[in-house]
Amino acid sequence: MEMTETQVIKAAVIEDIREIREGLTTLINFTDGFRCTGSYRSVEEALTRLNDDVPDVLLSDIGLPGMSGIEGIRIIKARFPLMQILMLTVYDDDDRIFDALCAGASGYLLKRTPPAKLLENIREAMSGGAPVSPEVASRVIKFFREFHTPDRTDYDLTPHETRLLKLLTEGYNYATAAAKLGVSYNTIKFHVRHIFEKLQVHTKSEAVVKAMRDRLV
Amino acid sequence: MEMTETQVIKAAVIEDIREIREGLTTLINFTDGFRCTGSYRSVEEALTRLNDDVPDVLLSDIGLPGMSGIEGIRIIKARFPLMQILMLTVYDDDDRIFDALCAGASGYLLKRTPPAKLLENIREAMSGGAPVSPEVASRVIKFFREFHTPDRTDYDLTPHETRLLKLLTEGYNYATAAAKLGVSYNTIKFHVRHIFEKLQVHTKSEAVVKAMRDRLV
DNA sequence: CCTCTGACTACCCAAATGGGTGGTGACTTC
DNA sequence: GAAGTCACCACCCATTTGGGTAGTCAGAGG
Repeated sequence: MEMTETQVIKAAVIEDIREIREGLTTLINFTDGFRCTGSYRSVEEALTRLNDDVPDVLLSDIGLPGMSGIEGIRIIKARFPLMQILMLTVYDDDDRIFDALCAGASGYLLKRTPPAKLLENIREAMSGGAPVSPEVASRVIKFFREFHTPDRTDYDLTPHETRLLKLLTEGYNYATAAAKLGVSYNTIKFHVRHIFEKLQVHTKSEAVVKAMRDRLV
Repeated sequence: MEMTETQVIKAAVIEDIREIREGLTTLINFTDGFRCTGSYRSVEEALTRLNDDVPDVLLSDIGLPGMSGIEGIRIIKARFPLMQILMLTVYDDDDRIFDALCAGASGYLLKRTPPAKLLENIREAMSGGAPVSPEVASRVIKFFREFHTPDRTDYDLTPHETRLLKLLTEGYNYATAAAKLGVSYNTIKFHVRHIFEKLQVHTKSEAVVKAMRDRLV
């Protein structure tokens, strides 16, 4: 027994379906280098008993009786910031994936993940990775891409108009923008009118909203 | 030879370092179920010869002589939308990762990825996944998380104020917002003043910018 | 040469907004 | 029962804004 605690990855499970919960516990305990510190039926149960033997990695379902897994990890992550949390669930819709990641999950695996892969993913989480199932990775990246490249509808703004629009989004009014750009108040009004025409809006507020949404600034 | 073309994954490589390029080509050709349709030293070369035998998956370096891999995949993806493109590179900085994904890359692998893993990732890309190295996944998710949860500074807006603020970001003015919410113009002004106080701003434009930045709406 | 465009300035007037005051009623919490 | 919060409404007045018209000037390009 020279392999010490430092080498062994301690994992715990929150899952309400008995067969799955016991299957995971067995899988973890019967694999070299892993130890299951606990298996819980609900977030509430985990919260009271997690302190007995704090795991390195926590696998959690989302659809749980009582508090949902998403809410659960928010609380658990706040209490144990270093614990790596992996969602292990059947849900693969965007909202749940993003909510889970934002709540503090390090990874998001679908339940059909094969056992060997699952153990590999736990190791990956421990070494700072973010294990996600292929479908999930694909969704995250798709979302990210859409968010980051807004089809570049640039409305043909001239450089000056763009600069002015940027100032407007930063809270400048016409007078202060005029001072900032070193031109007269009337010039600002002139350019603003052009911006409105190009953006198809009629107020400063609409213009700044459009500028921010379409990432013109 | 009963295994037909439909089963074989056709891959191509863009990589300027000869050893790596030939290593990848050999790896792909000597693996069952894969065939290498071409290996190119630059994006320019790939563009002229890719049509000879169009691959399903393209592995590309980023640091290439002439056009960079990022610019390259933007062009290639536009010309061959169905082609899955994987970046295979030494760079792991955020900017390059995000630029590549936005330019149309399906995945982003670091060059230290072991051969077996690499082949698995090519298969994953073919089946609609988004293979990324663990470090890369971690960065994408971290970025995503920061972007999506802006520290929830909620300024204690009441439900009504939040509704009104949302309308303002949608281009409503006081009069139309009043009609929409079924209250009087003066009531809108009253609430708007409170919103301004809580958000510490003095104009509608500043309020909508703040609302959008802090994802209050 | 002439035209076009971008950038610039000015004046006028109407509409929208910002900020101050005053008040009502309902509902919760202490 | 008092204090607080939320929602509601009104009047006043100054400032900001939106939109129209009417110009100048410099540089690019046919």
